[in-house]
Amino acid sequence: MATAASPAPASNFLRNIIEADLAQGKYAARRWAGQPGDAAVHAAAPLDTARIRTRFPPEPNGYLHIGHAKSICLNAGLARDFGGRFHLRFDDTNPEKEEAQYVDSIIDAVQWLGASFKDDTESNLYFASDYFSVMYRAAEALIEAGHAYIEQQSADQMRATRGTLTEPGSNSPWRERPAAESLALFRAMRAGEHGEGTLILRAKIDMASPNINLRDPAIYRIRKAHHHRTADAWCVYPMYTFAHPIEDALERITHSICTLEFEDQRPFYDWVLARLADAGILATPLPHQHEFARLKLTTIVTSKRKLAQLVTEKHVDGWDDPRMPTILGLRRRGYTPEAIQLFCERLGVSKADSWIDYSVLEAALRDDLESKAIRATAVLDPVKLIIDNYPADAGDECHAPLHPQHPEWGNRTFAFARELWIEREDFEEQPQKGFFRLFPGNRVRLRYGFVIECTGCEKDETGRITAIHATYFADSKSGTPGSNIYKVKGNVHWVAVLGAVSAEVRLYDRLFIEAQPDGGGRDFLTTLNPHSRQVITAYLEASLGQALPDQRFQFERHGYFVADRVDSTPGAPVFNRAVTLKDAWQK
RNA sequence: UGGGGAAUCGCCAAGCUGGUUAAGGCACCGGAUUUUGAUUCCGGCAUGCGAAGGUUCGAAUCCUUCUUCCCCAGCCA
Repeated sequence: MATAASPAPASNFLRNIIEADLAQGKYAARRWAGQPGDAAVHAAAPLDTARIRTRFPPEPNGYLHIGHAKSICLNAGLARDFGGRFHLRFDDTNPEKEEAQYVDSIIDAVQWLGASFKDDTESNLYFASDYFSVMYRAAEALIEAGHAYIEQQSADQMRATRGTLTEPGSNSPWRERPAAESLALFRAMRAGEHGEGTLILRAKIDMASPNINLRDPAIYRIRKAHHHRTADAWCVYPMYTFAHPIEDALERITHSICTLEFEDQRPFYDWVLARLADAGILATPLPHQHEFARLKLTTIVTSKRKLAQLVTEKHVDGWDDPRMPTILGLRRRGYTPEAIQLFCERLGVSKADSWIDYSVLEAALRDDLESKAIRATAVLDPVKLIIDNYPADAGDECHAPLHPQHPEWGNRTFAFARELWIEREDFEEQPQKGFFRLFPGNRVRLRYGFVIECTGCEKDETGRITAIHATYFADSKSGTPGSNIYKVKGNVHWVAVLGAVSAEVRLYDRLFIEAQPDGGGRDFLTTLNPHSRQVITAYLEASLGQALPDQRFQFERHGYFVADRVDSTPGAPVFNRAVTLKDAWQK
């Protein structure tokens, strides 16, 4: 991920915890069998060469978005910086919501982001569903030890007896059922002898706990659904709260990092772990859960429901629409993994709720692409410029660097001619204050070409400018001796009419106009930006016609553009504007 | 009105076992360089750390009270 040249990461509470844990040797005796497993599997294994283990545990029920990227970069970055390993684990414990199609997409996104879950010796890609047998055995152990029982009240009855935030709940009439009876019922559940919702396994903790999550939470339910990986092998599935600590322990995760809303769940996480370690099922030392504040970015929505609504109601073209905050969308928009990593590093991590302005993401992209993207010329909103004193049958070859800071990258070549396309906004017949581009009587340099002086313009009957006239100075050609005696403030890009490549360019902007599209209880669709996508045909310098899909450029004076990875065809690229250049000249 | 968390510059965020002028980044404002009004480079940017008291030679850091915001009552994750 990060290069050797990157600065030392800022201190944060998670790094402090890890440093303290490492200093105390908290995980020093941790053994690792080279694969996930229970206590017996790891017992005889060698000490883990990974100093820590972290994980990113998505449920395969949708596409990843920028919020997930924060968690991925955090977990992978911590593992990388502390000599640890990073696991990608699918938390597929609910067959009704998960689909195989999302698995590949998520793996692809994580890899693209540069979070490596494999190295020379290990490939840490796991599925919670592979642990179902251990989880089932763990549940039986809990029942045998008197820590769990089979409930046969309905979900509604359970809700009614759970109490409220301020009142304690009351014990279930089945709470003192003998362990042997619960065990028999649990096995019958597993054998498919009971219907969904009729029976459920509950942990026996404390119905009066001020922490509602400890009021005998459900841990195993009946679901007669087809699972995308285990098919119909199971009809009982563990709940997240029970499954997650086990998954972490089997994989020998040291620091299980999740978002703030799971804070109240931590006592149960530890409760499960402690009892299963006592039962000899899970190896020690046990993992620990730590929580951080999730990313909240302005002008986007990240809820699965809302994202899906944008797609199904066709407000965008799909999950990979360049305006979507999905990894797929950002990637197609032209974002680089490094830009997203940089963004995440700049964010830092803490437990304080906060909103990040979308411009911070955009700035990270600019900062990454500035040194990487080769330069090119594109006239987005063309108007013809005629050099009246330049012969119609003449031509000059002009040269420009591929990158101003990297002369070793070489040059590009393009032709100068009498008729050129320039940007409509680079001419003002009546210049406003401070404008130093083209206006009658003013001189500017045609970038990497000649200095010209504007002589006037032509207009149609509606007053719209149809052509601009100028004269050029033959001794001002860029790169020739003496050409620098012309001192001009304005510098305008251009493309010769003859030989210009025309191509579709999509100018993207924010999808929503409000910082918090779904804030204040309003319908987020009412804040959709009607101008979030503008499709134009632009004139490009000839070499751009050969742009490859996913290739990124800086269109000088405009911004960063990428050849669309979906719609570009050989010899006919389509460009997406990833982000504009910073513009200190605001009208 | 139960429990769990969080409050430091416009936005993030260090510092929080009390002790030089409260890190850093982003943004912003100056100035220099510049054939991108870009980049780069210099410089500026919290007598102040949610509020009020208190302890102390000394407090963002300790104590007390208060305020505001977030999360929890799925057989979701």
